[in-house]
Amino acid sequence: MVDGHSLLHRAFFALPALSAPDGQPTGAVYGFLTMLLRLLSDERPTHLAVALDRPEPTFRHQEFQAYKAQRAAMPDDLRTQVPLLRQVLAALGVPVLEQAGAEADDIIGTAARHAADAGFDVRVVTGDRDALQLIGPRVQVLYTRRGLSEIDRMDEAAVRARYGVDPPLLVDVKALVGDTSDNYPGVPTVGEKTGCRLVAAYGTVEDLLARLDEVGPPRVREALLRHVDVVRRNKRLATIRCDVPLELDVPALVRADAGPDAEALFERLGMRSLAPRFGIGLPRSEPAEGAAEADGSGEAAEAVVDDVAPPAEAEDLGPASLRAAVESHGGRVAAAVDGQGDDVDVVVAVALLDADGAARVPALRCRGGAAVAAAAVAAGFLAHDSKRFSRAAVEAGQAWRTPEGDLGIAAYLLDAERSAYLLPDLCRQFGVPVPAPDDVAGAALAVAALRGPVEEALAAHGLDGVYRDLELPLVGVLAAMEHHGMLVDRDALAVLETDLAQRLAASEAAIHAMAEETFNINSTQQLAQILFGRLGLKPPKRTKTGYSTDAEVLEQLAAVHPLPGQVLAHRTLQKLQSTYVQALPGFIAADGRIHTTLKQTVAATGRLASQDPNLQNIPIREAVGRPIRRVFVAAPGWRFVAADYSQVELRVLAHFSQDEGLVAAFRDGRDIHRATAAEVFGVDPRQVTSEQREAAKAVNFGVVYGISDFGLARQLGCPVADAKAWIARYFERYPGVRRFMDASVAQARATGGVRTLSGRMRRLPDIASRNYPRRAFAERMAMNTPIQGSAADLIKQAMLAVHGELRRRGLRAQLCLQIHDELLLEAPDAEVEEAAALLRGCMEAVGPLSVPLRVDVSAGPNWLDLEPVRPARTAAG
DNA sequence: CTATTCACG
DNA sequence: ACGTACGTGAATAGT
Repeated sequence: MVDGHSLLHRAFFALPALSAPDGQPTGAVYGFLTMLLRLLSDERPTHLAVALDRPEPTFRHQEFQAYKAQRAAMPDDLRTQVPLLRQVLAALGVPVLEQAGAEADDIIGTAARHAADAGFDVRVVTGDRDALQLIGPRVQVLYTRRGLSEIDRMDEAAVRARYGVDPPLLVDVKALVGDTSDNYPGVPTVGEKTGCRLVAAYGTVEDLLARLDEVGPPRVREALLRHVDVVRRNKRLATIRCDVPLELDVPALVRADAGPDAEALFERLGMRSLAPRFGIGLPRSEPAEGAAEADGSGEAAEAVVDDVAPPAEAEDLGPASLRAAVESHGGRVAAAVDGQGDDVDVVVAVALLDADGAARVPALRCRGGAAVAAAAVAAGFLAHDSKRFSRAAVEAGQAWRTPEGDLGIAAYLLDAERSAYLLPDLCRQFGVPVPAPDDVAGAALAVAALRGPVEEALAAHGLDGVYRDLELPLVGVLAAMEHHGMLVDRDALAVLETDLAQRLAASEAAIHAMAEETFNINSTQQLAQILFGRLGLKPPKRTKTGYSTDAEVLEQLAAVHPLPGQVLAHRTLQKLQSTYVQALPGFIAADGRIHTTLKQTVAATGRLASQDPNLQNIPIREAVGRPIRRVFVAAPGWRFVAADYSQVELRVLAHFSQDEGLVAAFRDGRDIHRATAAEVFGVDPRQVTSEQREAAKAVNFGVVYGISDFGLARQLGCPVADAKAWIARYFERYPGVRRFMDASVAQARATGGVRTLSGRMRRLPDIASRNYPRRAFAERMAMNTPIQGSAADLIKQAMLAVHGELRRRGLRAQLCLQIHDELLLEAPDAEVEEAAALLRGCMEAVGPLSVPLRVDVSAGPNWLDLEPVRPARTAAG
């Protein structure tokens, strides 16, 4: 039993504005259908129905005006998709239940009861929490969260665990608490916790009201007394009716054959890839065939995809045989690799591809590790994690080659916030047979089968450009950077370790002496006990689990006692020792170098991430940590060349906002923080004090983050009122910036997400949340992501240019690291000057942006001691 | 496994 | 009245 309107609504806000070729918005329908496919595959229902609301008013409208207003507030682009959904369901032969005067909720309640009484196991699928009241021995609710991406399976035990009451009593909880998303308030002072506690103790609200005099605390009792009518009304509104007069024949709720017009309809809607997954126009040779045959039930037209495909027949080959097979075939492969951790050398499988991308030759299982991977890359390849193959090819000395596709990257571009993009999940997402675990050959076939639907989805979302022109070419560059690595001076690390160990011992002794007790300084709990118990200091703030002892707290306490300041110093040393000095030696490879992993699908904004170890957070800001940079050294006869963008995010902001003042400041090459200070504090730029410049700098950062007066005040340690006034003044002086911020939030609301310069997209489903903190967070992301993400686009573009130009000129210089707005390169002494000019040229040339980009370049023998490299004078001056 | 803390841009 | 700057990775303690 699927709540059609609930899922359609969720899908609308989860998917950015997708539309058919003729412009008809289709995102909600598309999302609904992929959800339906997932349900058919995961649940394999014998019977199925989708319940829909009718436009006619229901008893809830007659009872409550606000309810009506809420229901009417449906965005136009969603409203037009309701008839479309009806049309698609009819074409697919999916039974629809609807009735004038009844909401989908009530129809589902009634139908679920009928079905359960008739002995069926019922699953109610909805994003509406009210449905939890329907749960019983034979009824479970599959509750969708985070748009449609997650499903909570709720049964009686789950409800009791979560709410502490039986499912039928949830209406009583809601009667007390109200529902702000459905626009009716509850009893003041009674929130979810109190509501659940009262119902658990007294039962229904009728029982509760009958024993009102026993209820405590008095505040709650009095509030209940004053709002008896509200409680009674809410219960009527929240109760799902299970007795709607409904002509219902549960055994008849089975999917009929798809109608003759189904194929044309999917074509018209630009959803061709979905048609075969519903068994429409399915040619006998499609990949889904294997699944249908394995099923053995003769239901080839069913939309059901096997969870586990049978292992493909695979033949073991070595690299030479693979090369021969690829050559005789015309030379393109889909490749999958399986191995433990980062060991590429275990099993590789490839499927040979036809010109149209179909896997025609069953997967070949190939042994020979890196050599096989390199052979696959040479052939032209498509993979789930293509960097593993690129890296093998680089290590084999092969030229840089861009993969034809990378499914992990594609899935990331489609939804950048997922925690992982595992192949089996992608198979389920796109309705492709899921290979069995350890079936590498099956994985290669799955990779081949996924290409079509994935590329179609990318194109539908306007992501094909960033995929093809930015992310895929970058794979080879990252592989080369990882392979090159950074040379580390072990002896220098050992010296640092000894030095830090001494200083740590001294600070530990001092702290224990001050506390007159030995304790684990690294334990926040034990430290809190010392500070707020033994020493009797006043705790300034709390964490979820106890008293906070973070740096802000310790700085405050340092004014009244010497111990907190010593703990701060201890923490600094401890951090440097454990995270860097002691950890780095374990990452040094046989070549004496550290090879970080650069992750392309982690940061939701499009930035790269560095892992194992993280080389993007090596200390630089504080003097104590800085010497750690000196252990990263250029090889003898080589030097590091570093280039970083000056104020790239504010330049991106100037470009997007077209704010006159901001654009002019950058075109004139002004000190941007000084210029902002002059504007905000109303003084001559030459009169700006260093304090004013620091405050303006914080304002500029704040603007990029999606500013709040509270956040700015906390950063500056100033009154919130001051921060508020400066922000107001900033937006007065830079009106274009405010217009851009408003437009970004509006775009998120209208389309469900925001985009960067390259077209990269970030979905922001919470932009429509009724929960203020969630919505506010989404609004700040809507402001920040286009800026941070576009800066990431620009430096990725620069990396392609730099790497390509180095290779084109036959230089030996090599990129080794990217730190968000900075590129680090290692170059032979003789190439340093050319490399410096090349870096500056490539990095300044990306765009186009309506303000100039400025790059500072420096060079030196290690990562700390870098001297500026002056820009070469050009003919133009 | 989660929470807290702190290193970076 | 609420809760509040954006994006990460890693170490440690404690469950």
